[in-house]
Amino acid sequence: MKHDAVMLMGRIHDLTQKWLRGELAAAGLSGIVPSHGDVLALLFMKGEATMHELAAFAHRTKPTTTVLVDKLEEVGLVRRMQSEDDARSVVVVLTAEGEALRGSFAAISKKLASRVYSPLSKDEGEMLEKLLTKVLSNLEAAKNAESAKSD
Amino acid sequence: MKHDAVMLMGRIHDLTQKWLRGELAAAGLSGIVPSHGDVLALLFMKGEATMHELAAFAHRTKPTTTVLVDKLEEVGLVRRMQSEDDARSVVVVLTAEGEALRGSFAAISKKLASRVYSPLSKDEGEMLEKLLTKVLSNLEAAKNAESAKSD
DNA sequence: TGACAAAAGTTAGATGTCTAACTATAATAG
DNA sequence: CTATTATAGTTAGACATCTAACTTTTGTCA
Repeated sequence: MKHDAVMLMGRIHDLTQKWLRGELAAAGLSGIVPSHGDVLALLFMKGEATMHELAAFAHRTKPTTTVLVDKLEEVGLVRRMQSEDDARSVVVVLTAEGEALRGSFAAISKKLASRVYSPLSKDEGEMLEKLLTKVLSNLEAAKNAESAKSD
Repeated sequence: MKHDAVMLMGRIHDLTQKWLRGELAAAGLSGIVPSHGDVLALLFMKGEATMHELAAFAHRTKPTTTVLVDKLEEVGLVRRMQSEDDARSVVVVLTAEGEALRGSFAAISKKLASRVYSPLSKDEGEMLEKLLTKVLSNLEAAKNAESAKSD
């Protein structure tokens, strides 16, 4: 056992992020980065979402999400609207241009999965997901335990 | 198969990096981040290293490595020296203060591994490393193939 | 040997992300 | 109802990282 799983995951993370940037640029979406993809992903699923929901889904902070949506709005892929229920809330929706990219994003996402899973058999792929899920759950549990301690 | 391994690795990466920052701060090393730890790790192993070697080991670019070493020098953990063999090269060495931290870094590193591996059996830990190694090798091979294509 | 390419390192500028502090609105408790 | 607290979002400032361009030294090859 080399205890190098963290390092390996870090490297894989770096390479996949870098590759994704290249794919997005190749799709004509220069200035759009993987985090923007996460924001769009939720909009493709739900149609609309508040800043709060987008931040939670993309695992980014609220200020970061503000910047992400600023950019997407600037390039015309989404639009901010006032919520009717809650005057504090902003509702983000896809524009027609944003909706038009659904297919491209699905294709890139599929290509990424195939890139990562291709050296693995079906069983190995499932095993990897299972092990990573175990590790992540444990880390999140540990984190929650520690933040609860400070009460 | 959920094809979510990339997302899982990204989350695990985020959490471990954040935890590491906390540990470093708790060890009195505020301003020192995981990348500085990578730089120091090579120095703990080799005693001295050039900027080039440090960059390669830490998987960071040369400009980033310049900044990392600037910081470590500023807080007194390393020292830059001119190489005797090559006037272009800078040799980085640990100071006594840097050397004194060897134990703390080893402890943090061990604690990290235990945190990540604790929910896994010995077999599962080995399996995880094997699968991640396979995925990483494949990604690196693909990357090399693509960059070779542009000749 | 002399010119040109490669390599080591730094500087400058851009970018993505974070924390802290702020504004505005909603919810709650006396 | 009013005062306090909580929540949604933005702004400001810091920081780690990157790419591009530059300087200096070394290697190559005609």
